[in-house]
Amino acid sequence: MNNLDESLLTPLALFSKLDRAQIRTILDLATPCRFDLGATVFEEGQEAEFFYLLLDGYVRVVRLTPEGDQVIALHIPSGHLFGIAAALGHTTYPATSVAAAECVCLSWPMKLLQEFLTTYEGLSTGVYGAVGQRVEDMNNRILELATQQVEQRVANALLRLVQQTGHKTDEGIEIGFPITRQDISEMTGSTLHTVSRLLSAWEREGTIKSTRKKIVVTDPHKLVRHST
Amino acid sequence: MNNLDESLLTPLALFSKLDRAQIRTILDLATPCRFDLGATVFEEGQEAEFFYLLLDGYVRVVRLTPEGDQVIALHIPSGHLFGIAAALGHTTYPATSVAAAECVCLSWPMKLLQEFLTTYEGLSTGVYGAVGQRVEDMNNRILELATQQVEQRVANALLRLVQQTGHKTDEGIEIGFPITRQDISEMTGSTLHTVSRLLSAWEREGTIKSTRKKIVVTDPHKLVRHST
DNA sequence: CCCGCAGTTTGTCTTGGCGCAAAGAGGCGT
DNA sequence: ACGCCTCTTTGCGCCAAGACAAACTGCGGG
Repeated sequence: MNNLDESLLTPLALFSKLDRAQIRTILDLATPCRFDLGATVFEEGQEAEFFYLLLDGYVRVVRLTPEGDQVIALHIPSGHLFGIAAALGHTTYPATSVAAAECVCLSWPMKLLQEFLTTYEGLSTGVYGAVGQRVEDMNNRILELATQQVEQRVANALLRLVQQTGHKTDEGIEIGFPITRQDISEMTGSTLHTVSRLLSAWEREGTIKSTRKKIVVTDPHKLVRHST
Repeated sequence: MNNLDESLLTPLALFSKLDRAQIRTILDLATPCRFDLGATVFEEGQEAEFFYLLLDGYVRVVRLTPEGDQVIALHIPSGHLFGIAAALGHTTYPATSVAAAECVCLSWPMKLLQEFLTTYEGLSTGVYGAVGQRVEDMNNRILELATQQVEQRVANALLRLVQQTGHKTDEGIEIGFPITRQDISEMTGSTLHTVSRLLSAWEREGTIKSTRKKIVVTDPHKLVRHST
């Protein structure tokens, strides 16, 4: 038993169908951990020993091509599980996870995942629902990459980031973690040069404001127009 | 009870962990159905009433952009389930399914899927394993679209088709169902013109042979070279 | 048998966006 | 305060591949 508070987990949609005792049991088996910005949580190909619940921060899931190009597969917002590929029959991690901000997580040994899923009916629907959500995201991503131009893809990426992680400031909505042009290019299958040009143009027309590693969307509506 | 033979299902990897009685039970609840080439099995957005097991033929899963561009998300080879998105929390089909060849299927009402998954432990690992496989495929697809050139993507698509559906002929390995340049362009995020040019070039150099709607890969090794 | 259509091929023109290069510019450590 | 390092901006040339156009060709149907 550890001294974690149930109030950490209770508000999460994932656990909404479980009662206090069940949450307590799951929580007691968890080990908390922290990751600094840029730290690697696990790497593609490693034996999948643990799965994680992100309590605070943002995690980036990336893949590398044999040629060394990096592609950002998705961003995990807080409150979500990651590293759960074992639930889909993998024994090794299929991608690398990097902390995109200071992160606080809980982790469990992977073999408990199978156990939790069969024991707690309500948890399994939540987990597989989350998987379904990510499958749909990936599907949309494929659609975008296959049919849209770079400008539209970048606009869409920003809108998605703003929606998932944005918080209001007096200037507009700011993306919740430090992000570079390079990062955005890796999310959209482009280059940092092209992304920089686009952001500059959008800044000139008053759609966004940006400093290094920080982007504030001042006029989401204009951005939407660039995305279609 | 219907007059289907257990030998239909027994050899499938999906059912390898089930005993004869279990297979019999599942089979008795199935209704068989056929689809002609080009027929739509279900459409994106429809209420997901049934899920399917493809016994023979090939099914193509496609998505449409708001602008009307079509993208082929994946091909289902025989022996695999499709239309199972409800297992991932969806109540409507997230994509459209079209018969890419003459197809023979079994179908079950969707609510039985939940039941099967909880009742037959062995089935659920198989089903979720298949989902995991498709997630990985999609991930690789994203990687390709984001980093590779059209030539490499087309070569990869052909290699995948050959591997999944190919059968030997005296000239080489033939793709198992009729496929057009347009189809290939929709699989790779390109245009039929560019695909046509590539295939012509490859035919000239002796890598493939093709007639309308038919492609035979005579030299897979050369194709591999184009894919990297 | 011939017509018509769906699918394919090829040519030419245009352009989005990548590669390369080099010069700013903000933040951080000492 | 200084310099370094990382991130960003911008210019220029070029090429892959899309857009447009037009001709060609099997195949199926009447």
